[in-house]
Amino acid sequence: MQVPSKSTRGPGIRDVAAAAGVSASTVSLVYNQKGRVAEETRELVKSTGRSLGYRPNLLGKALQSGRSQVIGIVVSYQDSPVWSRTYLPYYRDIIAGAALEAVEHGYAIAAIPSSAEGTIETSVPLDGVVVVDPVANDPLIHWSFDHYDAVVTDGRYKDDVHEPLSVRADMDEAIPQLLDHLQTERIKRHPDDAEALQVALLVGPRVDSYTADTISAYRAWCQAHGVSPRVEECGRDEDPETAVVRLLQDDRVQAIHCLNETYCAAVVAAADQLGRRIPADLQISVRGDARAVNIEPRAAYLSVDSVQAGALSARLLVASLEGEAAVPCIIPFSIVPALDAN
Amino acid sequence: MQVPSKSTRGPGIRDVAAAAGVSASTVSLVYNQKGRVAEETRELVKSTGRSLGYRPNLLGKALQSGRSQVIGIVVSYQDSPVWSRTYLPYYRDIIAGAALEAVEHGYAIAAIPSSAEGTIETSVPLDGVVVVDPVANDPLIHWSFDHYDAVVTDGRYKDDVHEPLSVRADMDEAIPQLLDHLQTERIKRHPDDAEALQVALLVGPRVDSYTADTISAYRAWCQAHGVSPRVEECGRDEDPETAVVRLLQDDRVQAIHCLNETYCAAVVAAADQLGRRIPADLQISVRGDARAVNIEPRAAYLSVDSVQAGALSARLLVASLEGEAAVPCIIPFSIVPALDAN
DNA sequence: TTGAAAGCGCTAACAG
DNA sequence: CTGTTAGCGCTTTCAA
Repeated sequence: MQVPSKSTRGPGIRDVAAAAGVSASTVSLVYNQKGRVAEETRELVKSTGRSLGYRPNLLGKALQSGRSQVIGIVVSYQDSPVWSRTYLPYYRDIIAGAALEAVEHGYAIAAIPSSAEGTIETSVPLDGVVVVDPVANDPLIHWSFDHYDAVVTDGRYKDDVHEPLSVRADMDEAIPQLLDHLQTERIKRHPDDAEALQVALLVGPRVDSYTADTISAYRAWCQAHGVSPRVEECGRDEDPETAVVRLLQDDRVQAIHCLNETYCAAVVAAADQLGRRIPADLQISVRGDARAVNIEPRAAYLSVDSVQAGALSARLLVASLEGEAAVPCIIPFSIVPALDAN
Repeated sequence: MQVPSKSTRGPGIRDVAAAAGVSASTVSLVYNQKGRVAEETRELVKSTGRSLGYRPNLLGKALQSGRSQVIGIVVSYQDSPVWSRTYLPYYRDIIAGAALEAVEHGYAIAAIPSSAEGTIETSVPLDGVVVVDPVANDPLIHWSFDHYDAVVTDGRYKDDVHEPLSVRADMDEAIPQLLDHLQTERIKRHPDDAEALQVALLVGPRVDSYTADTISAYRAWCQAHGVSPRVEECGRDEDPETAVVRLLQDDRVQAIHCLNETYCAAVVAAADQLGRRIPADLQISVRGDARAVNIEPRAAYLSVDSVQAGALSARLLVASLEGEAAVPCIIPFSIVPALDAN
């Protein structure tokens, strides 16, 4: 019949009702401030509740309302060294930011590794999800819209059917600013050389919205400055350094922007090995968190606050779950110059 | 009667049962691999389930089992500048580590700010809690044991009634190692000076187990080396620098160990102002994460991995919820020497 | 203003 | 092997 699960302890709503000589529904009304209960009864119920040590069981409430008060933060998961060096710290920030924001609104978060098939497997009931860094036409997004009341993306997303609310760093703004900065630095160093900066991009195999936005902003900048773009892709199982070497064979390349810190480390290593001085011979920039883990001082940083991105994503998701108005957010970035060792 | 909550969509277990011409319990058995169902029926149920797009509602399951699959990470919360500079990053690591570990076991986490009254307010149903850095005889611990099936602490805890499983850094091991290191460094710098190192401790007003353990290990070391201990406490609303100045008035003090990075920054600032050179005149050490945010290169670090502490705490809590055997954990530390600018 | 009854979606005990 | 029955603890019409 009844399973006296260990956690099913303490009195229930009917115990309080019985003790106070009222009905369960009255008790419910009292504990939910849903008005119309005589002051007298309210007091009676509350005091018996207190003396019995009654606390509403949130699971019952959850079943009734259909809401678990838990949101999922869906991140792509791969068990590779590049992944754990590059993305894990980034996801950590997002998750922690989301958790701290969620609690302000009465929500919990579940970190969810997305499965390769574009579905979400979880044993935790979820009210909605934040999909981090979706790819173009992501099956995960379709699946999420099919299964949850609310979907938000961290990173721009749009396809023929869905356009979820999203939080994003504005690469159309950031990339030109960064590249202009690199160019200015170069001119300081080579005042005679008036040519536009030959900058290449080092990207990974996964074309999420962040990568796509970066590439398009980069191409636009190149076009505007009359230089030919060079986007080097590091294959999924390729050692980043071999991709870098490929790039450095072209000795016109004066600067490289890396999409993540692992690539930046590879560029530094390869450059050191080939005797190219940084930043004198070769400028490097990277997107990352300039305030964090083992930063590379010789690289310029396009620094974004991932904790804040997580917090804003959670905020947006909660707002749509609660039926509040919400608008897409842009998260701020800053450009941190390289430290010249000279 | 029925509230067609937005999230109550999709077919339920009885819809599948009806469509397949079986009973609800059979469907339940099929979806929970609880054996004893004819292969034939199983197939039938699964296929009708699939065609109806049935997915088990985890909230129902949760109510039935009395488990929400959510664990709380309880951190003390204060809205002060010291707090957000010192503890917030630390809590972030713990929370993220816990979230990533929890998901491996089918749990979500809720970050919970502990209320001043030693209770836990939350609108999320919790199966158990991790209490981070409890103080001696913490009312929060009593409350937690009263209200949850499982309690784990991050930081040693024991009182007359409760001794929860806990994760802790072993200060009895770490502190002597650190102080020996500082002493060795000093001797390198002052070979003539054979006296034992006069080291002071700079602690905060909140005596959590980490603070208590540090102090007692420190006193033990002092006793063993025949120096008199000096523990300086920075008051709750006091500017850390004034506490430091108090300490530095005693010019026998040759080294200071700080319990957190905010205090370390204060020591550095005060020392610079008083013209005491670091580490030549004054050695500084601090507990923190040597791989992270704006580290102070002139200080030696007692570096602990908070992400791992969070993960282990979650692991322990899950184990006790699942009735698995679990033993207290010690998290590793490392000592990172100061960089001497000379 | 309050109570009775129905039911959220699922699982478990017990028959058959 | 499968169906019946009885809840898990709560909220919410609807009637009194």
